[in-house]
Amino acid sequence: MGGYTVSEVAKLSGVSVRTLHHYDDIGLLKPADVGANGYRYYGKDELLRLQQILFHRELGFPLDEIGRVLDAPDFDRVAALTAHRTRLQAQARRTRRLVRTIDDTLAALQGATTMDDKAMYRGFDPEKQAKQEAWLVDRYGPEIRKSIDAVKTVQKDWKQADFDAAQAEIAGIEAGFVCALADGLPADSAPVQALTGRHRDWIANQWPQPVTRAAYKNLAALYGEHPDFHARYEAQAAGMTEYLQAAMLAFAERELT
Amino acid sequence: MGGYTVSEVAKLSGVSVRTLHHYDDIGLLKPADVGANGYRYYGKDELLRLQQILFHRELGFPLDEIGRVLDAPDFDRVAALTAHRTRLQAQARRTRRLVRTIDDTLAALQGATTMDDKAMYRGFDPEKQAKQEAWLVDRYGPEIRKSIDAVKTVQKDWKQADFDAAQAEIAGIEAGFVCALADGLPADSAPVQALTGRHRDWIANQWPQPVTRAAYKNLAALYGEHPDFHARYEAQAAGMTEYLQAAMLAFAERELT
DNA sequence: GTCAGGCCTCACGCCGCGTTAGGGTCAATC
DNA sequence: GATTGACCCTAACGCGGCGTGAGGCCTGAC
Repeated sequence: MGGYTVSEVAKLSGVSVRTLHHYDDIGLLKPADVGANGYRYYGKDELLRLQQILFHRELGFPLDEIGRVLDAPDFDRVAALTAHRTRLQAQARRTRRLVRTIDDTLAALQGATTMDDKAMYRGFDPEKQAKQEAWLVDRYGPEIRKSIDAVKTVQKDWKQADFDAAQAEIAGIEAGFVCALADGLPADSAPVQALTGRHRDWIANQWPQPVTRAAYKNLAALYGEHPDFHARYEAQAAGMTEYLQAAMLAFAERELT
Repeated sequence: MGGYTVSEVAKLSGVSVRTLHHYDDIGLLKPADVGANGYRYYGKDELLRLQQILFHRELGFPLDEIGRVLDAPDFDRVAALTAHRTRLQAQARRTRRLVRTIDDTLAALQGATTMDDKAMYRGFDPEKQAKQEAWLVDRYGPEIRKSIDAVKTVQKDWKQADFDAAQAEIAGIEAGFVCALADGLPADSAPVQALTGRHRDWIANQWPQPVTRAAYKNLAALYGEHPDFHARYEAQAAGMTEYLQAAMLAFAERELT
């Protein structure tokens, strides 16, 4: 009863023979059978397990954690994935910061501009911002302060380049909603929900805390209640606020937890 | 003439004493002075150099490269930073893809959809794909085969989640172009160029090779010449192909090298 | 003189394998 | 049955960037 040899598995899966040896050594993937000559033979089950391993490895899990995750029930798997998602996002934010820093360094090296602190808040009139903050505290109570402070810290870290990129991104997303609204697409239709997914991602990138279902729904409510947000969306298209809210609520129900 | 001791430098800079030892060992940061007792003493110059080292380390440069960069003239430094920026951006793209994959996996785990091998190629009718491939080889010569094979390998690696996410992403981007075209925005205007940037990123995610200016321009040409692409874009809006091409060409000239 | 708290130099350990080095096994061909 | 060449094995070092000891010298305060 043959089974696959190391090099066959290697070819099928794309990993090296050495990697298979290694996984055997550390007990992550044992062959189904070992011949009297010491040859390793793998079966279908092992191929499936290897697929799982590679998937998690792709996601950046350390090998020992992969072992634990694969040998644990589904429940733990969800938790592990969620935790890992958080790590990845933190890393993504960090990477963006680094790119920005490089841009600034390059600018400075090339003798161009010294940074202009005021321009950094371009698009956010400071007076308005203060008012908005007061309004939020008034509306949601003092515990929202933490979040606001967190956002401010994040914003201080920001440099122009990032700011521009984020602005462009959200502008594109909002343009998509305007277009969808004009085309009469229902807010819970697939394309609009895909767009809403991008919106959620954008929010997740700005916001230092996980975007839960409740948080996203709250945000939708905020868009309707806060005059500045409302004005912003209505300026883009009549009924835009309501449309966006509907899309967000549908998305929250279907995709978030 | 005192100078700072290891622990003083450590406290000032935030690195460990061991790290200073290490940097001394590998010749990255030598003390200004070594006492008869073997004690290391650092001066202001060394503190400045350490700052530079830490800056580059933050950016993810390997230590040996940092050494070379610091001992090089400014223009080399610019080159190194630029190259590193590209690396970081690639990493950021990868991380984003991973986060999306996790999201989709979580959705699947929570009982929604089982992934369906056949559906994986949804949107790419296999017969059409074969035809398209033949056409490409005919048009660009056999050396394009490598790229096609690379893409196929990548596609085989793909899971459903990835595929869906990418489809949603490109659909959103194309919708943006349709909308911009309808609004009469010039193809080289800022918002359209930002959208084009997203398009380039999407291409970069699909394509296993770097998206150079020449490659992107070729792709623009391809969109016009290949009947399937042409049909695809014209189906979304009249004049869409030409519009997209104009945006891509402008982007290539301004942003790519 | 003695104690605490610097400082020093080895040197192993971590992670995920790549990469020799040195040697057995299998199938086909001479 | 002997050779060949493709495949298999184990064992062990190497990388990068230090953390974390172990074991011992220096210095200043009591």
